[in-house]
Amino acid sequence: MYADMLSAMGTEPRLRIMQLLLSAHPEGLVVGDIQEELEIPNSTLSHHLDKLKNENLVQVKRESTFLRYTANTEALQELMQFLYSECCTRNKALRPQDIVAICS
Amino acid sequence: MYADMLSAMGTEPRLRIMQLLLSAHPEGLVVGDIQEELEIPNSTLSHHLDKLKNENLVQVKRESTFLRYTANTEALQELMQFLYSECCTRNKALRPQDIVAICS
DNA sequence: TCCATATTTCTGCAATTATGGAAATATGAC
DNA sequence: GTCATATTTCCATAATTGCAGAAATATGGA
Repeated sequence: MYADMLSAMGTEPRLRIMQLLLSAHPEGLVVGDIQEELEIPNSTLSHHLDKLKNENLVQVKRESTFLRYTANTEALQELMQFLYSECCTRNKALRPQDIVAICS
Repeated sequence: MYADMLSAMGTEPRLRIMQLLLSAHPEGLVVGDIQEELEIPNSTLSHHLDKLKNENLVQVKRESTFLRYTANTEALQELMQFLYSECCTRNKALRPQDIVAICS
């Protein structure tokens, strides 16, 4: 459900986590790196990561002792497509060129 | 703040309100029409509209007894640009063409 | 003024969410 | 097995959010 995905990103700490993971894409980051960067207590961070994982916005992979989180670009793509569709295609409320300038 | 905008849309009733207002854009709808369409009790709907208004996602204008709400496309545009930038420009996590197909 | 309609505000309650310390678990090195 | 490190789970608490009935306010017409 898109509302749940939006809600999951609708908090400053979690939005920052997503931004950080996107900037580290596609390698992602292990929890400790995220913690050090964002200075969020470990249990709090773990809760946020869990929420993002539940909404499928991030993916996890264990690397021995570490857990490496990556942004789930497929889910983000779907969300963007949904928003784009609502704003620009289904109901021409916004012009595509006001959002992106591709056509490279 | 983008997190607050995402949060405001991160609820099923409010996301539906936004979709409805976008589909009625640019005329918008008066509260009674929204209520009839979405079947939300008036006080509950009023709270949702208030939240959307606080995050600048909708605009209101009085028409005698009625209040007409419209989607604030400028704010939506900014939000889409932000997400686009995070996903596609700043960090090339997603390819633009996976979200939009313009170049008409 | 009085009335009808539209919408919000007041109020309270229930449910959800955010937060973080402490304990538990997982993994690998020795 | 013991230890150190990484991360989560447990637990409690505070804060926010969602919801909706009832009362209040706004507007315009008779």
